[in-house]
Amino acid sequence: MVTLKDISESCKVSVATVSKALNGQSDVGEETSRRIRKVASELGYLPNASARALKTNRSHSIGVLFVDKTGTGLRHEYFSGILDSLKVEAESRGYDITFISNSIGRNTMSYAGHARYRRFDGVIIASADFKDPQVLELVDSAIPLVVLDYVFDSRTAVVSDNVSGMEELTEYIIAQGHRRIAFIHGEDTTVTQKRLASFIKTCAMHGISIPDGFIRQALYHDPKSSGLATRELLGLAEKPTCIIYPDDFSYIGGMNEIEKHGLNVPGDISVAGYDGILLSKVLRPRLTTFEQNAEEIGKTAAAKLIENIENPKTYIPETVSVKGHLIEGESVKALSL
Amino acid sequence: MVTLKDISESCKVSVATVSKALNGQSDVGEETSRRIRKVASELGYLPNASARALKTNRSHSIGVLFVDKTGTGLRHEYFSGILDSLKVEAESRGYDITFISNSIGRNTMSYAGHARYRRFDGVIIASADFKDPQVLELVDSAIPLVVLDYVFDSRTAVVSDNVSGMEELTEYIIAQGHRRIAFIHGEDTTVTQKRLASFIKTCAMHGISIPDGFIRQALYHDPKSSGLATRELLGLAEKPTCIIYPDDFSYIGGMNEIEKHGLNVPGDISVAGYDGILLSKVLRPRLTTFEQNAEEIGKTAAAKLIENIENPKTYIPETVSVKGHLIEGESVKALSL
DNA sequence: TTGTATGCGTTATCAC
DNA sequence: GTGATAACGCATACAA
Repeated sequence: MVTLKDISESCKVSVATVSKALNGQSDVGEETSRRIRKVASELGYLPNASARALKTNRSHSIGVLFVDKTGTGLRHEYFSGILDSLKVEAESRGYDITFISNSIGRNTMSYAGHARYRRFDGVIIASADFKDPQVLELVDSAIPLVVLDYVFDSRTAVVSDNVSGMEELTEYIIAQGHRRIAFIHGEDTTVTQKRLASFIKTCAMHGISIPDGFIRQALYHDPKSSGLATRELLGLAEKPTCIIYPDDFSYIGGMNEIEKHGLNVPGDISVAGYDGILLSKVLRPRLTTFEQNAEEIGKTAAAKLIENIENPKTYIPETVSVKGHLIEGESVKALSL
Repeated sequence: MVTLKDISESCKVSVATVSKALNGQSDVGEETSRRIRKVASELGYLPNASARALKTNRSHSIGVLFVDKTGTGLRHEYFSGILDSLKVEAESRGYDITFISNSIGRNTMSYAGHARYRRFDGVIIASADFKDPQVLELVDSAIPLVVLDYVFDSRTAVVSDNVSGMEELTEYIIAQGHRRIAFIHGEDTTVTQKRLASFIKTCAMHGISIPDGFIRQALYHDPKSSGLATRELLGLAEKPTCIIYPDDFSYIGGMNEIEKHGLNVPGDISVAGYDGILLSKVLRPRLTTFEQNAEEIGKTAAAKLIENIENPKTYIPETVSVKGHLIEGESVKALSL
């Protein structure tokens, strides 16, 4: 491993000069600097990140907390999409991405402990149980931090705009002439609450009141429970003309159930999803859905975090809402009124 | 940030003793050791990973190279599944996972450069272009390394057993009475070559020769191209009775095309996928497919790499083949002979 | 413009 | 059993 010392010997200058030249300091001779850089490159010099971090107290690495509540883990496209863009943005700005865990070596440590141990410059909470004391410890710590899809006081949050997203989707469905709209929602989280409230409110604005029986609970990313809810809805005396699913993937459960009833989408019943994953684009009929802008969310999160890291004094935490967009698809039928 | 020095002052012992006690060295007094550990925990001491890495030349972190050839990135369940299990296994053994990129700060550097800069103890190549000079540079470097689904000489490889996987799937289809089997394959890679050869060989063993027209090229994870190939196959004078797709997701393209022709799966035509992603389990009829054991692959890769890292002298590179299993599903019809 | 000296936090060697 | 001390590679304040 070639070090500054090797270069300094080869160039017959001091280590300090080499360090300065390589870091582009102004107070070093033009000619000297060129010579040093040339030798450094010839020798294949690479700085030692550990030494640099030790000295500067900056690791240039970002910890990502991704705890999987549902067992789906990164297999949910929304999250893998976020991770992907997070990574690209951070790397382009010179930061590496490391996962935060709660074990290091044989003994466990808290998330916050891990973050301190690795000297992460900042942390992104991509997915976690926001009631978990360990997560709260991390949020309460002094480290620069960005949270996704959840808002903590005095902390930067990047959230998918679920309120306007669901509003737009509902507006579209209503505009197609639907009045009897059922809503299957996922587990009770703040995201769910927002979507549900937005749905009901938007309906109300159009003078549509949704009967209790049209609101069903299922689980995110779980076709089975959505299938069950669909069966219940299809068994009602007064069936809905449109069903909104917790997410695109869950709709598959509904799709199967609808077929089993000998019904046809969108001829006999209309459906809509949420997320805009690849699957929704390749199904036929194409699924009407609201695409969350995972790429923008990940990118923004990284950008905000780095802004916070690099301007700790002037940075002001904020909540950034990232808008998605409606994908009309073909699964919501225009009803003649 | 509390350091060894703080503890040593508080305990009125030297830093050396503190270090030893905390690292469980034997040559330190029972009572002293207990006192030190107590104070360390009270003060919330955490070792500084950078300092430790600098001194020991071991970073306890693993670099993962994941370059996305297809644009799908981590959104492919096979890869996100591997990453997930990789992460769990590595973390449980005290190693953190960091992504390898080719930029650090403003200037770019090679993958190998990045790995050296961060002093990764080892590297896992999860997905990459194996002809890329940068990847070859990494493979040729001295760092412990494990490659997934590709074999380099003198390097550990963990591969999904595509030969026996496709064999098993084909055997099953033949056992159901099919003789006219079409095969749509993905881009030309070693994985593709193995699957294709295995398919043709297994058919031949049963005295079945596959006409050229039954072998179609499409792209992995791309329903559109598989849909096109399906259309061609359905347009043949002598249609296949079963179509094998490049992967489960691509089958969606075929599914749409089959429906468009007014055909029914598996009544009119049988189909099979490959991968065993969640989607294949929730479709109705359930997709017949071969499930790759992504979890085992990721886990094995991490385990082998760490074995290599921790026993550099005695470790012998090997190719580990991970078997998956057939999922019968309901999409291949039993033909009466 | 260049060099000297110091210290970041840790581990390891070797005295005591 | 314990404690000085050096060294890992680097950046920087300060001296020359």
